[in-house]
Amino acid sequence: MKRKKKIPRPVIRRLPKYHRYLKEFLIDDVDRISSKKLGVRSGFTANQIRQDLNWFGELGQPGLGYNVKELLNKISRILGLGEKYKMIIIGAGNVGQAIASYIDFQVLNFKLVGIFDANPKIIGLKIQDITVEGIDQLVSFLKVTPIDIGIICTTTNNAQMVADTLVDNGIIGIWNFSSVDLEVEEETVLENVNLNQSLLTLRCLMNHRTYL
Amino acid sequence: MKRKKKIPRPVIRRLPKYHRYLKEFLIDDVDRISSKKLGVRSGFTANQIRQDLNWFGELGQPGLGYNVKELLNKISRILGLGEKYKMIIIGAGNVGQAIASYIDFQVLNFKLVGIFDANPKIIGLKIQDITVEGIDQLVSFLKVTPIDIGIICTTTNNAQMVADTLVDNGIIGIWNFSSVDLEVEEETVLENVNLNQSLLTLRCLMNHRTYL
DNA sequence: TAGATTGTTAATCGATTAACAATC
DNA sequence: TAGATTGTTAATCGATTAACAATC
Repeated sequence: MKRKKKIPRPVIRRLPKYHRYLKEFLIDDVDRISSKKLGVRSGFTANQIRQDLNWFGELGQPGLGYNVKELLNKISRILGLGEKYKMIIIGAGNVGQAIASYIDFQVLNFKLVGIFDANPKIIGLKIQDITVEGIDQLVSFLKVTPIDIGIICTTTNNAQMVADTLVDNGIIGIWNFSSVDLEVEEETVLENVNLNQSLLTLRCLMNHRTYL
Repeated sequence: MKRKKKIPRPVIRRLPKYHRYLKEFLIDDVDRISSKKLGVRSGFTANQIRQDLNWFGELGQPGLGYNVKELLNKISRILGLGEKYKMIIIGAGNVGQAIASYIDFQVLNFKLVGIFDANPKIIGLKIQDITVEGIDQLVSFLKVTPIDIGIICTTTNNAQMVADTLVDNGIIGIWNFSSVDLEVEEETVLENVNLNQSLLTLRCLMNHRTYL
């Protein structure tokens, strides 16, 4: 078991996929799986899968492969699927509402416990059984209710301010849908979903398709 | 001017940010900018910026830096901002509707020209001045109207089928919001936005925060 | 001219791929 | 035992960072 260095982000990003495909094998009543077979299913190479899994210990048996159930459990634990994570959404515009409705919070063991917005027209609306509260209620809410993840769906202008408020009030995970490069302290975990950037990247790749 | 190798994706992904910050400098009436100053603003290193820009030719002048206007124009051209890209959305559920409402198509020179869904309850709805059509109209629509980008917001089950239809009918860019790893031919440009994976990555990073 | 800053080559870092002894 | 497959070390590949001669 090595833990000298940080686990690389690319490894972390592949874990959800391993999880998904292992679940499929489990449903198909497969007991043991080789890195090779998991590779065929998931599109990664056997080498890479073994290399990735070794970050988390010796999970397989030479000659036999991996026990599907055990490996799935292990990865679930690494992903933290056992613990319920509490979230709030800040900004209940199109994106905020879509996130609220889209994510299958139950299945992934998340719980959405609050939605906040500055727009008086939106405050009071009910989204997924949750009443949208005014942004001015945010701090007092956080003082009472410990929250794990803040989902920032505000306008560009307000994103950094909201992020600061969240961090100051004990939130350690931020899922950022605004187009701003948020500045947060080292301790905070930040995951960005930048739709504008993604769309422009697609466009650029298309534009250069011929010689790229 | 070198063009031996493909331009790396990481470079492409940084271009929208350069574009954004250059626009800021232009608004502030800055004429010339050094890679150093752009670095301070954008959070990249001066070295990286120069390295990136050199993929597209010699754009600056030693000793003087880059002309803001010229560089902005060049990057706009690289991103393909001059051409109008036509898009359709397939799947008008929460995500599809959010995308339709969220993206500032006008500013980015995109045009949303069609929305398709299989659900009879949604067909006929008006979103952003566009009437949602039945998915069965998709092929005949594509035969008449050339489309650049297809935005897949369907359920997991239908995503691959839709992708095939799009590619078969001449679409070269796919913006995929489904959680499926789509298989498309080499020629097609695919950009994935996998919200489930992003959320699980965030969770995993939080879970491992202490020793990660 | 002296200082600033580029374009580009070289060095470093990190991630992926290949290879193989150890093990079932 | 022979074949399969792991864990892990070594080799390769690619991207970032550093360095510097050339240029304004």
